[in-house]
Amino acid sequence: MPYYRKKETSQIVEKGWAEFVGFLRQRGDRITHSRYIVFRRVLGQAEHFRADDLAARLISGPDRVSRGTVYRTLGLMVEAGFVRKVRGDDRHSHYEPVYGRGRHEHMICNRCGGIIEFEEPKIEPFIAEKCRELGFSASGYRVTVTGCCSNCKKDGAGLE
Amino acid sequence: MPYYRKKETSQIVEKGWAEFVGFLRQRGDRITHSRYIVFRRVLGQAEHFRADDLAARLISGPDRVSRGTVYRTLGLMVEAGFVRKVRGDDRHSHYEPVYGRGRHEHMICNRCGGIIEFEEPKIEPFIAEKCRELGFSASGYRVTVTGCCSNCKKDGAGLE
DNA sequence: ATTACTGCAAAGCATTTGCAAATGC
DNA sequence: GCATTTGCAAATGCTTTGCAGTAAT
Repeated sequence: MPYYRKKETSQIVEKGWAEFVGFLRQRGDRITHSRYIVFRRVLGQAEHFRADDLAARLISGPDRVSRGTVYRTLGLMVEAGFVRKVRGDDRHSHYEPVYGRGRHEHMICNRCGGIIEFEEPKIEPFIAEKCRELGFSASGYRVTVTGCCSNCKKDGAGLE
Repeated sequence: MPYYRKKETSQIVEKGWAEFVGFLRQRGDRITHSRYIVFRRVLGQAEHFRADDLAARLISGPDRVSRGTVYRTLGLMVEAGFVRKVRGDDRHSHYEPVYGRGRHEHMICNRCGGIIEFEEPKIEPFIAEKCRELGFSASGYRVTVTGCCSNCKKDGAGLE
């Protein structure tokens, strides 16, 4: 990854961290080194990640953070709106950073497990309208398409 | 529930069962009493249910089926397209019957946990188009809106 | 000084699995 | 009869939790 790219990412992370600090202060929670480590690492994720993977990596990193703390911090970050849970179809918790990233939806390949992101802004108005109609205050929404990606269609034979 | 209603439901279940039998035969799998019990019970569910709840109920029913079998049969039913997994945000598996029911989406209230179903057929074409564009063969899709339902807005004070 | 947080390791718990007995074909 | 299923119970493995020590305020 070119240096300038890294710099950009890093700036976003710092900005986010400042907001997270605000969130924690407001709740009377403490600003700790461990939380900083987890926060950086999470926002640095380019894509979806598994909580247990993240924990495993952080446990053996130079700035080690324990499993429990990783999970606890992840919970805080969800509450603060920096990440969201995604696709709980299997036994693991999946998350993805949402801070500083555009809205997008997901296609999940049942064959290879890959996740493709796509944008479809035209959907949003329909959802907003339905919410109005039903008196529902939406905090967010998620569109997930399941099936088989183009790569897997190439090699594998069967359907689905 | 009035009798005629029950009769209708029951007819749908029987029709579905006939299809499921076809599905199993085709795979060389067997038609068993346990599978019938689980199948009936699942299609009879009016709404979403938790796999572990269902298992617990079936274990202590008059036609008892073991936990393992419930999970295994549920898996078959997903493969056959009679049910789908829904909202895996917590630690439990949630399912809902889809056979004989119209396509619909979900709103999930973060306050009371309630699930509201709604229909929005206008979304489908956009998804189909995206799939074409990306060479993705969709087997299905899911739209989930999260937030706070009108009921909860009434009593509770806070946001979200 | 207080009080919250962390690391650790043990506990939880829904789901999966191995195996002997039962059952469908 | 033979192969698949079932029930059982134990194993799995991600996540949560209790506790004593540590760090933030």
